[in-house]
Amino acid sequence: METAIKEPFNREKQFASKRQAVIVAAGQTFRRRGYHNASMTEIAKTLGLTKAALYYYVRNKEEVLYECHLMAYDAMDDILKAKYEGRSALEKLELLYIDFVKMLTASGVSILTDVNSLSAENKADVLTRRGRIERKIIRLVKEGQKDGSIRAGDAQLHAFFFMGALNWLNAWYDASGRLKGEAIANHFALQMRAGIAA
Amino acid sequence: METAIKEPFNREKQFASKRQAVIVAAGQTFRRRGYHNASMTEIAKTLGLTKAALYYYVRNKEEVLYECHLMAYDAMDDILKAKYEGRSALEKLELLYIDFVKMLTASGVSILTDVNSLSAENKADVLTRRGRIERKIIRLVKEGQKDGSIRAGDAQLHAFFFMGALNWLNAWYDASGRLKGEAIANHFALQMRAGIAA
DNA sequence: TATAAATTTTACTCTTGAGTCAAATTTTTA
DNA sequence: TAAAAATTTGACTCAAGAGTAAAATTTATA
Repeated sequence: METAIKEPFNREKQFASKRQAVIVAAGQTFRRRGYHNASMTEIAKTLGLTKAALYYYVRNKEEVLYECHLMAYDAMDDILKAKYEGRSALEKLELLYIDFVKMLTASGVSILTDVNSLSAENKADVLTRRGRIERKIIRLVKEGQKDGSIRAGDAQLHAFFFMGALNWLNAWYDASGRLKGEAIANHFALQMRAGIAA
Repeated sequence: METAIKEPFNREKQFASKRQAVIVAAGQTFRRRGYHNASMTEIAKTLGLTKAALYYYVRNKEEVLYECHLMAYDAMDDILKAKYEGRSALEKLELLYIDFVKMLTASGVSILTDVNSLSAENKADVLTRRGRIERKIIRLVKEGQKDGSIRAGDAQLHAFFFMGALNWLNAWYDASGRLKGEAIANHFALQMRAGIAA
């Protein structure tokens, strides 16, 4: 016999995790087919549900898109929290970049680019989040130009160049394809680094 | 008095150029707002026309998207025609890359990523075109690995990395912004080159 | 097991925007 | 200038898909 460790069946937790499942499933469908080509009915089916059931968890489709964006930025913020003390800015960037690629290839999270399908408020919010992340990275590039690890040049362009590779990754990466996340991460980090190293 | 050089008012030419104007205007709107967020009415207005008039020039909205894709690939094919004889593959790539960036920033042409809104046939066609271009670039990378100008590593990843920057460019580039096409082209080419140079 | 709350479904409504058509207008040519 | 052809428009139709409401079903708890 086993002592059944009865979890106290937390309603809110249950609800939150199912809601999260909806967001994740939707995000993957959005990535594969695009926001407007993916119908709520289609997303519901991937979860073995009916469209109406989805609306028990989310207010509307746009809210789902918004949450998908937030999820990606949360994940990136999380990675950006790492300190990597005592390393050059270039090394920091490389380590962060590896984590970014791994995150994008391993988790179901993806950077969606469709920001225009959001309501004005949510769009502004998402762009603020994105801007904050970009600025953090640009700051790191500038830091590297000061500590001598990164070559001179417009820091924004330095950053936008290698951030492009990350965004594009979402478009072509296929978990069942020849190229695996780990390999991509290492390759990309090397190429990113070589592109801006002093 | 002037001898009026009467052009023979070529009907087909007139029609073709107006049709082209529709495609270009649509392409810019698609880029700014996304295919599904841009209505035919909106596109018509940017041309000082009515939606119905657009349908005198194009069969349907999807056809317009298709033509936008083709326009971008035609422009890229055109650039890829350059021979640059006697140079290393790395140098060739750099020159091509500069032309790509210039083309994307100077002309109204942009690489659209929404391939899922195309009909099955047109999507297949567009993906074939894209694949052909990608293969050409990957071949050039491999050539560079043979001639010693490009460092070893998965050629596809080498290419996808810097092609990502190009695609992302479409999302953030703003002709009225701080960064100008020429400067971006030179910067990006340098960063691309440094990323893969032997 | 009975009851109540939570979850899911069926069967709608409603809006938006693509696409059409016949009539009006403009342009070209005879 | 008049007739013919090309172009544009106003006023529609129609389909797709988002979103809803009330009923049905499932799950948890007393």
